[in-house]
Amino acid sequence: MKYHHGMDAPVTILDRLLEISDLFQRDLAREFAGTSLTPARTRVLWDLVHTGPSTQHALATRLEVSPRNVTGLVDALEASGYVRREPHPDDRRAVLVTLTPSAAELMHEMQRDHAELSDALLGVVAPADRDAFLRGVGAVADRLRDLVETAEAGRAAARAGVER
Amino acid sequence: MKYHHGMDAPVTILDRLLEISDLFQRDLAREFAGTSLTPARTRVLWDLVHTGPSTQHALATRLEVSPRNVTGLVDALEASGYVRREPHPDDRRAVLVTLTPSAAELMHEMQRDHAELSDALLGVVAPADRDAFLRGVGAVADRLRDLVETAEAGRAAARAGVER
DNA sequence: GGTGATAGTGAAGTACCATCACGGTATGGA
DNA sequence: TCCATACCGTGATGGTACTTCACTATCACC
Repeated sequence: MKYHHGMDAPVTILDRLLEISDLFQRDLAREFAGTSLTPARTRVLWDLVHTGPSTQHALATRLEVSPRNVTGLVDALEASGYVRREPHPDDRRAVLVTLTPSAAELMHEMQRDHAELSDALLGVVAPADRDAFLRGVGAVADRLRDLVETAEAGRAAARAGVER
Repeated sequence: MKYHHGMDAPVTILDRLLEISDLFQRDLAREFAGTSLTPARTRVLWDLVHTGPSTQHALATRLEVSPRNVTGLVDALEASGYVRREPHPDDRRAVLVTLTPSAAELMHEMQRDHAELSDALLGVVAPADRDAFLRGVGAVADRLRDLVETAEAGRAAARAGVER
C-alpha cells in the first residue's frame, strides 16, 4: 500500500462531466477540420452571431482574451472571408467586426445543430429522470461557478495585499 | 425577424455541461498559475500516477498526441523536477518516464482533491434527485461517446475511400 | 547479418495566448 | 482652444501546445 498506482480510482461524476465536454470539443474540431476554422476563431463567430457587430475591444472583453489576440483571430477570419472590418460610425479608432452573409448563415446553421444536439442528448435521459437531471446539472453548475468566483476573488485580494 | 442577433437562444443543457467543464479547467489553470505546470503537462503527470512508469510512446498513445509532442512535455517536466527519464531495462531505445517522489506526492494530493470536489458537487444535488442525476449524466455521456465514435469512423471510411 | 518495424528527437511550421510599446483618436477640463 | 489622459488597435517578442517529416539508434526476426 505504498504507490498503488495500479489502483484506478473510480470514475466520478466530475470525470463524466469532463468527458462530455471533451467529446463535444473533439466533435467540433473534427467538423471544422480542413477549413480554416479553429476553436478559438469559431468562438469569435459564435459571439458575433449572438451579439451582432462589435468592436474588437468588446470582443476581447467578452471572450476574456487580450485585445492583441483578437486582432490575430479577426485577421484570420477576415482573410478567410468570415468577417469584415468596417469603420465604426462615430469612433475612428475602432472597427466594427461584422459577419459576412455566408458566415452568418453558417452560424445560424450551427446554432440549429447545437440546439438539436442538446435536445437529442436530453432525449436519451429517461423521461422520469429528466427534471431531476436538469436540476442536478443546474445545481452543480451554480455551485462550481460560486467556487471559482470566490477562489478568483481570494487570489485577487491576496495579490493586492502582497504584491506591488 | 431577419437577423435577430439580439434574440439570445435559451441556455441549453449542453451549454451548462460545457460551462461546468470550462469552470473546472479555469480553476485548474488558476491553481497552477505561477508554477511551471500547465494543463497539458498536468495531464502527463495525471496519466503517470494512474499507470505508473511508462515509455514516451505509450504515453503518446494514451494521451492521443504525437510522440514528438510528448518529448517536449517530458522535457519541461524533467527540467522542473517533476519526472525523470530512466533507461528502459530491456530496450535501449526507450526511456521510462517516472514521477519524482515529490511529484507523486503532489499528484496523490490532487487525486484526493479531485475526489473531494466531485463529492462536494454531488452533495449540492438534492438527495432525491441524485440517482436520476447520475443516470442522466451517464446516459448523455454514453450517447455522446457513441455519436463521436461513429462520426469518426465515418470520416475514416470516407478518407480511405476517396483519398490516396 | 541484413531487413524492416519501433523509440525518441531535431527541424520547421501553425495556432493560441500574453505583455509591452507605440500611433492615432476621443474626451474632458483649464 | 489646447492639452492631459484615457482608450482602440497593432507591431514586436516570446512561451506553450500541437503537427509532420526526416533521421539515428535499436530491436526482432528470418
